[in-house]
Amino acid sequence: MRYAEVSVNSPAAQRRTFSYAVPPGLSIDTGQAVWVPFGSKTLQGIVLELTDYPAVEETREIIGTIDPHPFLSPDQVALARWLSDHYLSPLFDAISPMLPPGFERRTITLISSTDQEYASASHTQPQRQVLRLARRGPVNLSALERALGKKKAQTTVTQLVRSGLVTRSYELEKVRVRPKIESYLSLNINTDEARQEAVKLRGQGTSRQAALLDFLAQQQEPVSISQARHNTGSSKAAADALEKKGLVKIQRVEVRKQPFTHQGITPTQPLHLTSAQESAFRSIWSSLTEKRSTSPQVFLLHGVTGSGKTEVYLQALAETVRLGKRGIVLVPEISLTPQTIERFAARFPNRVAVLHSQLSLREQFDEWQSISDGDFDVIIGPRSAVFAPQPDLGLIVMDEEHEWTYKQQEQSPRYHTRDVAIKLAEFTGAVVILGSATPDIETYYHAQQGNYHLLRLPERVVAGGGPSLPRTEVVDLREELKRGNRSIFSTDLSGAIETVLANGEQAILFLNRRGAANSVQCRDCGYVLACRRCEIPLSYHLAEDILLCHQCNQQSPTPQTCPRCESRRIRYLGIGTQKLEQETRQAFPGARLLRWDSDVTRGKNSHQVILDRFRKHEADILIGTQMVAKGLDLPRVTLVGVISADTSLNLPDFRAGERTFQLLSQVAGRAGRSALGGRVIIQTYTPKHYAIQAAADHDYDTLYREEIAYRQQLHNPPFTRLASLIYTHTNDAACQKAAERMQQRIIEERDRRGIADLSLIGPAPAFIHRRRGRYRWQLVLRSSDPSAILSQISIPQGWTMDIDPVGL
DNA sequence: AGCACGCCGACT
DNA sequence: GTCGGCGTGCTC
Repeated sequence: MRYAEVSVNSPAAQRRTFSYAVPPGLSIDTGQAVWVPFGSKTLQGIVLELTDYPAVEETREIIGTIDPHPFLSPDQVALARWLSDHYLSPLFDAISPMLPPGFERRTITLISSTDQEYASASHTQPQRQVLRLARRGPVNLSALERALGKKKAQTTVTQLVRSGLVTRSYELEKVRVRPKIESYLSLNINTDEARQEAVKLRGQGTSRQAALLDFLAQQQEPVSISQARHNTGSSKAAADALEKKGLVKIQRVEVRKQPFTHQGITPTQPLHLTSAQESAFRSIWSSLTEKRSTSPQVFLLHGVTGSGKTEVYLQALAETVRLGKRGIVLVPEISLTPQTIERFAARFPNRVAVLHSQLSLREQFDEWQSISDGDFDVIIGPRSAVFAPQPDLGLIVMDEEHEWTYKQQEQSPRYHTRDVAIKLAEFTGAVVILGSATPDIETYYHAQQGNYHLLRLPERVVAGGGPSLPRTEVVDLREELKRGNRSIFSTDLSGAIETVLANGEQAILFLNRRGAANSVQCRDCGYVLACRRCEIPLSYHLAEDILLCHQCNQQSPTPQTCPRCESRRIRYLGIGTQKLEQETRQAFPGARLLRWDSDVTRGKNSHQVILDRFRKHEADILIGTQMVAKGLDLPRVTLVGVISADTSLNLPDFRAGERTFQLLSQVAGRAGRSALGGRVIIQTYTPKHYAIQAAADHDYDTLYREEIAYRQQLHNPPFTRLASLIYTHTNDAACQKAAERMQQRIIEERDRRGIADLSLIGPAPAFIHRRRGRYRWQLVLRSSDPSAILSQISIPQGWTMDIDPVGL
């Protein structure tokens, strides 16, 4: 007898597998999806291992397979196990991003009334309501939950089940997407015979069939039923009738929607490499051709903006393909990197798949199938693309590796794409290239330690031999104030804008905050308007004239009077991009402005639309949040103004300095991408801060030295590892209690196991103390291996764990 | 998530 | 003494 260790799609399964017997005659592979009995339900499961001995004595049998082919490769099975162990996520959550889109189906609970006619006065109001609904036919439990409230519905149903008046039954949610099959028609006889048959059929009065036969006689290739219907008005019935008579053949073919079109993209040839590019490429090349080694081969490609990192990726990928392998290219955000994607598509015509969440489920499903069939040499996508079923993986490229979007935070598994990519490379023998102009401090540390190979591209590759890096000036806003300039533009910045406008060039103004004002205060009593559910100050949004909570997105009207003292004197503090736009319009009345932030990019192609308009010079000044910092090539931009560099610097996070440096460097990189040259002006109240100085000097090494010294001194990563534990509850006191209990539990475990290098910070109210009406308390654990100790502790409901968090 | 088991209070 | 409320543990 064979047994299977199965990861079951149930919240109860957590991080365990369950042993099932493989019924005789059923052939099963690891990675395959199966139906299994679990409690009183039938659930989806993924086979992770086949064994001769089950982990428990009593086993039940696998019901059957869901799909004939395994969904996960053995390497992906290993990766899923690692994800679950490392990030302490339920095993099925770790598998889920690797499955075909739309595969997962939740169970629906149906409540049916038993035959007994009975609704006595002894029943409570909700009981009678449930009985009344159930008598008309089975009711979905979630519908009852909507009607009665979740708790109430559940207890009522349990009571009624116990007294035998209703029963529960389970069904799976209906299949959301399945392969699309199209029937193709072709003649089973030659064209002359077909014409004769058509005449005969017309004589018999079956004109539809005749028309179809005539149409097919004119075709060189099989035509789809829908096309035939469109051209002849004939139906599927006519086709079926002709098939029965043996006159036509019907082939059933799976059709796939290919959302990414290579149309309009001109194929390109490899560019000539500079000597720095050449030597980077050679190092990667030797790893690609090398026999698989035991440790993963990771390269950090550190190259300033415009130094030609992409060309190195492209040639490394071409080499990978030449060696019979395939690649995955990870980018921080698809919608912000259309130019990068085009470059890949142009180098690998019709061999590139682009994945992103804006594809429909059908498109995502079809892409997954095609990738799995090995239809593409290169997959480009955001963090989840690391889980694409790309066969024969030889190279993983991770562009802008320092970007925080690579860390999944909202839902489990809370993984970091970089760590997943490296782990996957370890299992598959693939090579990893991490690329950045401003590498993550931790990545750079690993490169310094020799864990990764460091490759440098120190020079900008500029067509036409322009200047190497833009001139950067730091303006001290305190000095401006002393001189009586209270406007948001320093003298230098407004002078520079005037020059740009006079020369017919373009400028970018960067401000890391949207809206108009970031708080609204009463001048008389000092009251600050705050979100009732999150307790943070509300931001004022000018265009809609509303107050918006930037945390929960809740809108409220702008009050005419103070809600506390009814004073009419209300003032708006701080500035956001909307206010900046207004101020710019007043200061430079002749300039054409364009704003780019998440408030104006709600639609599907809105990013592209704004960018295209700016590139066509329909505007002189682009105003925006960090979006303007992304990898855009805008040759006419000769000035970048940073309105305030302090916004990100003052965040309570040990990575604030690093983050500020990255942002400033990226924004600065938008200036002077052509022979016109460029200038960057950074306004700040803290001009001496090392992060701002280093950014102004384009000096990564100094930033790294400062940062790594602080990290070592304060025992922060990469010298330790962190885990954030957040407890959420509607009651603040209950929340604090739970956090204190957990603290005790962890200390107990630490002392029991004699672990020395573990420290706890908190419990303390989380940085976002209240969100959507729920309080949050946080505990931060610092140790060399936080998952090891936390995996030994049972974590009660209500806790969210984040291993290696990127923001605290 | 849902079901069994087991322990306490309101009632026969 | 019994019924039924809900807190705790298990699902291969």
